[in-house]
Amino acid sequence: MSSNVATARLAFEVVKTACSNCNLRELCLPIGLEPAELKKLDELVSTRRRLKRGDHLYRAGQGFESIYAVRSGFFKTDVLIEDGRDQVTGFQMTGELLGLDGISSEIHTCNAIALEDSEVCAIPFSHLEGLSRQIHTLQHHFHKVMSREIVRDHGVMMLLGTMRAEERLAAFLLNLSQRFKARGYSPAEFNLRMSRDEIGSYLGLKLETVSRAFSRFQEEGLLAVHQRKIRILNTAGLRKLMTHQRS
Amino acid sequence: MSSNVATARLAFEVVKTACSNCNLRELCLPIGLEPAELKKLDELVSTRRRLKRGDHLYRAGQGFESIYAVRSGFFKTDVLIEDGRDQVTGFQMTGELLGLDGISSEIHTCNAIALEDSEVCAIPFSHLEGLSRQIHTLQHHFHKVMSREIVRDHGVMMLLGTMRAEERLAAFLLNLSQRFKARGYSPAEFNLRMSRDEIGSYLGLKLETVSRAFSRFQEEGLLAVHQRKIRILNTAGLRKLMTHQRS
DNA sequence: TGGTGAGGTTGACGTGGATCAAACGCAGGG
DNA sequence: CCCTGCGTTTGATCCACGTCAACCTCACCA
Repeated sequence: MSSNVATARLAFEVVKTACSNCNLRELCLPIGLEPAELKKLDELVSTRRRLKRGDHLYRAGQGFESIYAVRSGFFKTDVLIEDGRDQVTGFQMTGELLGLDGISSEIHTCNAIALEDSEVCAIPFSHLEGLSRQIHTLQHHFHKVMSREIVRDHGVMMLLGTMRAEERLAAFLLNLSQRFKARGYSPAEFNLRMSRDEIGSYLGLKLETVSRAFSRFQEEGLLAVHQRKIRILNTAGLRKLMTHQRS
Repeated sequence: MSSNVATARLAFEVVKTACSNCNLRELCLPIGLEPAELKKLDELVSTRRRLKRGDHLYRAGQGFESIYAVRSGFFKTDVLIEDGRDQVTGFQMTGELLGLDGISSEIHTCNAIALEDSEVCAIPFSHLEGLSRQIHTLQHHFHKVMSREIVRDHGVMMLLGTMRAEERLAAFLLNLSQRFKARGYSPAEFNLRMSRDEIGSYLGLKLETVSRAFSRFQEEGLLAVHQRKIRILNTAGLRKLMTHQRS
């Protein structure tokens, strides 16, 4: 395994970067910072790494040093337990942070894998803590980001605990749609970066069930599906389906 | 609803408190602080509130101001969505923090309810941020606590996404056992503070399924169950059952 | 002491999604 | 151009858990 890690390291291309001229600064960590503060953040985010599709950004068990902001591309995180079971715990896109799980024990507890060629900014965590002791806004924003992750996880728990298959998939698609929209992409038409199996793992379903749900949505005119290309034809219908109570 | 909130407020008994002589200081926020720092924390944790069984500590939708440390007692948190579905997202015991979900939007996103008569310390969040800009150790520890919550949620997602009923219950009981142990109580014998229904909600199961699993564990000699009184007879057996892979 | 009601147990039955299996479609390589 | 293989679709069958319903237990109270 350690040799794999080494290989992954070599695949990284280290690039000097700066938050102050990054077009993600309204989406990412620097939200709401003053120009002078932004300048300080530039020193913090010292390296950028390129990853190819399939590369690990980090692995469970590896020591934790930095959190990462997705600059471009698409990631998944997954956990696996000794008996062979695994679960995708999230998908991360542009401007979202990776690695927050590692803070608690100084060791990453999940794997982060690029689902397409991607770039991330590495943010050494001790530096981030130092800087957020100086910049109140940054501190507060970082706390909000961590809290939002907790709220998101509660949403997933709700989905896994109470929703049926089609409701889960509808919720998943609407969430993706909204996140693409927030990034200036079409909320109605997008390419899935992940396989049916990965969607299933995230939603607590088998890939066949995911596939059947897609087919059903298409039959009902809610979606147009061509492989991983998705077009949402009836957002309201999806939303209604998602919140349709059973009993 | 707002009148309910008012009622809940009135039910609180405000008590002057201090971290520096609290016997939970090794379990709670003050871990690892120097005496001088602890003194500062005392000013922060200004009020203690008593709640009776069934009282809400806060409700979803209420404005967020403070996080809370459980000083004694037992809580559950749950989220509910418009269509009537709800899910218990966690159970909190002595020394654990409540309210972290509220940071992201300044509004609580779940309900926190006392499952037995309890006491909490209220920690005004803006003060906590201020103090953690001064006390590095506190800052870091708080970050770890938030991160640990994220890791815990990932564990629950794993449980909900990949485990079957008996595996879930085994995992739940072992987790409780370990937390009681960490607090100096017997890891083998304890009283459940929550109903079968609440356990089911947390584990994504119906109460009948929970009840059947308890009966089965008892038949197999893993547990002795008398209502909410649990005695674990075979920890290894439970652990094996939990990690028993299926296919 | 017996009545009442909430929480828990147990049984019979139904069903949503898992499992198993076959076939399809597209991309990459010789 | 066809071969190969992976990801996906679709169908048939199975089973774990949900649902519905009866009954049991204990705490509480008149």
